[in-house]
Amino acid sequence: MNIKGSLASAPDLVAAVSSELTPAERRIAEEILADPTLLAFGTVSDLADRVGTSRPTVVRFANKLGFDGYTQLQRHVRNDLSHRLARPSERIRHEEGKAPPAKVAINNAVSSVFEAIDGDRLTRLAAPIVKADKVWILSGETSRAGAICLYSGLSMVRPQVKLLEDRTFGTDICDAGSGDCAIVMDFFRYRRQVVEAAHVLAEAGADIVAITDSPLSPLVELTENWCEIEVPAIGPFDSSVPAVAIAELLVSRVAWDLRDQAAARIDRIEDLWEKTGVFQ
Amino acid sequence: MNIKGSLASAPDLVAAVSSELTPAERRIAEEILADPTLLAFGTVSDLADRVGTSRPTVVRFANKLGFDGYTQLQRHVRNDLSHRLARPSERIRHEEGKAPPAKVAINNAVSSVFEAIDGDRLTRLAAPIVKADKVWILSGETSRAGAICLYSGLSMVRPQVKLLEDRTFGTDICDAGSGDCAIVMDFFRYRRQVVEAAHVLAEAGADIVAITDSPLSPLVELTENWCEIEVPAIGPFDSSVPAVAIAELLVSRVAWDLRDQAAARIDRIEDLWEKTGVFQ
DNA sequence: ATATTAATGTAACACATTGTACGACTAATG
DNA sequence: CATTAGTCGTACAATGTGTTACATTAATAT
Repeated sequence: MNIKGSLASAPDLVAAVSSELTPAERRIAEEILADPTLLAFGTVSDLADRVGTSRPTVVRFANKLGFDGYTQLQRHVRNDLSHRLARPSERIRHEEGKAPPAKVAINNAVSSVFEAIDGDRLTRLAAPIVKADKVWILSGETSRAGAICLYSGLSMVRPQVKLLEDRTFGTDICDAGSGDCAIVMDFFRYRRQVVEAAHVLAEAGADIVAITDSPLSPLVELTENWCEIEVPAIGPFDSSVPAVAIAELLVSRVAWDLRDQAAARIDRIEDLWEKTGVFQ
Repeated sequence: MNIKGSLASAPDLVAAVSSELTPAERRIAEEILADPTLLAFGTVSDLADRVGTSRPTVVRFANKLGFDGYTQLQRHVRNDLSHRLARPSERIRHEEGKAPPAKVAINNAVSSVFEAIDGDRLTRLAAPIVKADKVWILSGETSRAGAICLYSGLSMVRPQVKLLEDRTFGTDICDAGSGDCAIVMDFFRYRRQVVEAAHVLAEAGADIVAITDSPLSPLVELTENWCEIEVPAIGPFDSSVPAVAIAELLVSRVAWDLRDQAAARIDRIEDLWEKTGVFQ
């Protein structure tokens, strides 16, 4: 098949043959992906030097991409680039003009996450998680993705992390008690059931860490440790992006506070993974 | 006076000396203004031939612009172009040195998602999902959150959506076939096992939609429908934010394509929820 | 009309460019 | 251990590059 016909940009070209590349050629591929102008402007020698290989290897790389020499490859890339540069108006409009509504919404939501953890708030949110005996994670459907990030992240850096699914609240919670910590994600529609479970945990003496989309949430009565983030709609559904973002930031903060234990634990886990061949 | 210091783009450079140009030089100026890529890509001979003059005239033109030869002029123009061609995320990374804090990292990652679906790419990615008989979702651990968003979103807007967990690939896949579609999230560390499953599905005749963090991923040779997103590290772990974001954008696009069926389906589901009291 | 100057083209050259032929090296395979 | 296929680097040839020095033409003033 002729690669040149259907594909244009450098990433597409590289992708088409990515599996049949030799080590040196792979390094070339990585380099031109990192800096697209290398192919357009650079000579064979430039590329070879940058990658730490010889000039013929670069030429062979061009051949493997389906071109009859480096010159042709370069001409192809330049053509593609010219087309993109030829209509600056359209380019600019695409890049900064009318950003799609989803883009604005997500950016705002991410911003709201960082506003929410401004100052020492992230530290305060993380504190009870660090020192808790057990950590319970509660979430409804919308925040499930965030809860899963919390769970998989936290259980890497500390023991005794439990993820509570919607339907098994009752049975799981019964051995919760004082000294524990519950992280509760509480967004619009799923308020009632999650809140009830949170109340049970609070009465059992657990510290509550609440992540909500409104200060009016009944959760904020249960704790000082809460923060508010913005949950936009992407298409017909609410977005999980901000929940995931704050979950990862929380995990990262907890990991930092527990850095010695966490590092040891991660090493142990990865060691077990290797031994049990999870990655093979 | 040194023009190079203050001015960048070719039009600016030409404008600064437009009054002191000889006739032949003026023709050169007009030509490079009409096609800015001539200066960036072309040789002295190219320009001279195009304009219908000799090579030394071109060199003298470069001198008049304040450069010590055509080579320097070209290098200057290429530098300017490189800045414009660099993707915004990489520009930021380039300018701010290294070790971007979480906020920059996440913003870059989100930007990369919207770059990845630029143009009609989101439409093309969604197309096979819309028309597939069954939709399979594959992911490793890092992209689990994104896969879950895909699953919970897609299964709201269309039937026959299956989420494949790491360990049950074999048993689940066996009734996949042509007419199906597999959405595969393929990030760094989890490449091998997911890729193998994707190969199986591809050989069974399923359309593959790949979401990856590198065009060098072995997945991209299975399909034309792929996109590359940036996966930053938040603390010790890789972030799921970009995976979740693109998952939700995909869902939203599919929901739009299936808007009538999707609306009916959502209504039916919510009706069932109410009747079975999921929210009480 | 002619001397003078600016503008452009011609010729030559030193150097960088790409592409290829050949050989050394590595890693499997029998 | 020998062999083979694959990978990569060195050496070299052919072409094209930018630049300079010089010659030629065009324009202008005396």
